[in-house]
Amino acid sequence: MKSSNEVTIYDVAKALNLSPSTVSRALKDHPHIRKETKKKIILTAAEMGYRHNKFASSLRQRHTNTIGVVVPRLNSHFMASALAGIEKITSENGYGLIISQSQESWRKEMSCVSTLFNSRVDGLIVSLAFETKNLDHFNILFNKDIPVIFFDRVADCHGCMNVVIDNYKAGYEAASHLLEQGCKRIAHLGGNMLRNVYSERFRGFKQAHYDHNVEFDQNLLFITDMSVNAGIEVADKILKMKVRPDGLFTANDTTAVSVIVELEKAGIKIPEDIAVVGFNNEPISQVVQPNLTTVDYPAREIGEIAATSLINQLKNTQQANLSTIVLKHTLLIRESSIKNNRDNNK
Amino acid sequence: MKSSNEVTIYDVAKALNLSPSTVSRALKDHPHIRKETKKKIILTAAEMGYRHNKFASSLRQRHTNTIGVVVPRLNSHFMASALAGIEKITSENGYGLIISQSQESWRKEMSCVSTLFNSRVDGLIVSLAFETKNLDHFNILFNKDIPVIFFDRVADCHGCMNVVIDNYKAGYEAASHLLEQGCKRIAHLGGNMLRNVYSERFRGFKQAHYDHNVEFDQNLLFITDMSVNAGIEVADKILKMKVRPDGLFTANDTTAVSVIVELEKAGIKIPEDIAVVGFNNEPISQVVQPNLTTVDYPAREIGEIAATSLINQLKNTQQANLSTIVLKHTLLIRESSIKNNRDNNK
DNA sequence: GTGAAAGCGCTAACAA
DNA sequence: TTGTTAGCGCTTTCAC
Repeated sequence: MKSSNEVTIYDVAKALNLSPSTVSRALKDHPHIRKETKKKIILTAAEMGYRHNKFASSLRQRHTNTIGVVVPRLNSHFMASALAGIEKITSENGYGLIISQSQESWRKEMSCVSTLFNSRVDGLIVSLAFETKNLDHFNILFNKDIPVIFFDRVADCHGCMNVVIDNYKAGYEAASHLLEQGCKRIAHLGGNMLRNVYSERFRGFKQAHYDHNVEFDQNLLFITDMSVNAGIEVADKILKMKVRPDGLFTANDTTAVSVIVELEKAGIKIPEDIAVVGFNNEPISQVVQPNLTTVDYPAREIGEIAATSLINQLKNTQQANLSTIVLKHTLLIRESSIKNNRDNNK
Repeated sequence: MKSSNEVTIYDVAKALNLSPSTVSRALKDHPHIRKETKKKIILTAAEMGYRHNKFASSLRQRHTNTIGVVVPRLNSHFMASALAGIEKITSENGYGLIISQSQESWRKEMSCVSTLFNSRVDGLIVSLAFETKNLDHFNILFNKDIPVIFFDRVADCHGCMNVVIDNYKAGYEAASHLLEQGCKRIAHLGGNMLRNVYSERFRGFKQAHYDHNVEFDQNLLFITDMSVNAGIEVADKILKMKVRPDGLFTANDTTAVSVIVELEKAGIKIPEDIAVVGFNNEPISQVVQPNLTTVDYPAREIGEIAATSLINQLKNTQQANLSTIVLKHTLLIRESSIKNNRDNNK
């Protein structure tokens, strides 16, 4: 068993005294081939150790059966689940996947997109980096009618589809919940407001204040990179305030947890002193003490729907006319935000 | 700006009144091309919007400049970092990356490997799934001399390289630390002993007992799938024991944290009642109360080294003769394992 | 230093 | 239902 000499359809054809085209057709289940012939071909191809050559095929067909994915990072539970969803659907439909990370950087995102473009992906599934200010780097794809689907961190763009949750509503619910717990000064820890997920959550947050007749103090707005460090810094700022907030809504769990840990170190009681709500329902939200109230949403399903939509667009040459799909979320109320539970502490 | 008609080297050649071969050579920096010609070619190629066609090139050259990666999951901090390391090196060297997840399943791992094989990857970087019992599914690669590098979860195999830490020593140190804290009955929560990482850690663990003249009670050995649920189940078992352990070594942080949370719910004090050591230094280890003693190791570097070695093997046709690279680890001692700190609680 | 030409393996008109 | 044929775009001998 040594290297190099690959078996081609020509070899199979010769062995069976057929033409290469017949073999090709049989191998891809073309209708106009007699059943027996097909069976025979498939069998001997396998026996001879034939393997399909994607390059020849892609070169000829001018498409690659490969889908590109660009995400900010893949080390969150949310991303891992979404990716699992994408992977499931694409592999079921015979597509390969190339995954790349923008590391939250605009520059890196550009380079990912261009690499994937050069890899001739048939379509792209994207969740935008923190920093990304415009969609110009996707023009190379748009110009060639290569479909792009955004999920979670999306952007308006002519004719490409978005898969999201209702971040406005989620933000509204989170803030309302805190307000209903009696909070009067709720801090908001959000990310770059360029990103829909952060701006929408904040918009909902403010609307809830308005509807509850509570004024939002702009000094309680913290815009950060949503890292663990950012959480620590914000906690320190809060500690230094003369009048501290009595509530905090943080647009992701990781940062929320980081704030909580830091505040607790300084002797602040959660939720008594400050009630906290996070976002994403990361596993860590159930480890931190007290357990974190958070917004749960179907990551895996988001991935599946994004992938399904892309594949539909790829198959039906006509553009799918859907522009946005919105999935459901749930506010999971846990200990970190319940103000009036002085006694039922397990 | 519309679809389809791609610019080829023929177009560039025609525009410049040169031959395609010259263009091809110029574009890949072939030495025997005059500097000016080269410059001119590169310039107009860019102007005309030429992009290299990987398929034609791969078809012709019989290699793809693509490296495949198979990992159990990518939702751990460790994996994300390792992958980041791999990505850095491969992209610096002009290789593309195809990442796939075995989801800890042997069957899925086989299918990943075969898919990557069919994608004609030039080499493979692998961390084995939990379940994998043998390496037969890699034979298709071995037979064609396609290099395979294993990292973290590795296996003996003729001529393929491993990048690991000294799990035996780490297990030894973890157990020694617990024993030196005065633990006499230390439970071991490990994974499938087929995997080096678990068997070696356990071997070190036992040896430490031996060297400290403490007998290890086999009833305190828990072999699980290292999931969050497994942690909960083990905690429940521990709670039901007549004589409980006074120490616990868990071969990863996620499971360790899950055990701790569950034990604490039942009123067990960590570390006073049971001192705990985890493994991996996941971020969660610094969130759980008390902070988790754990083993840290250079995930990113492991990835970088694995990638570098693979690329070296790819470049030098002669086999690199290294067979195993061992990186350093550190036992990070935190509160969860310190028995005698009744007072210095932060 | 540059060009001509063959062919990598596959697919899809078109023909039979 | 099957075969013939002409490329897909690139690289690479071999010539010049």
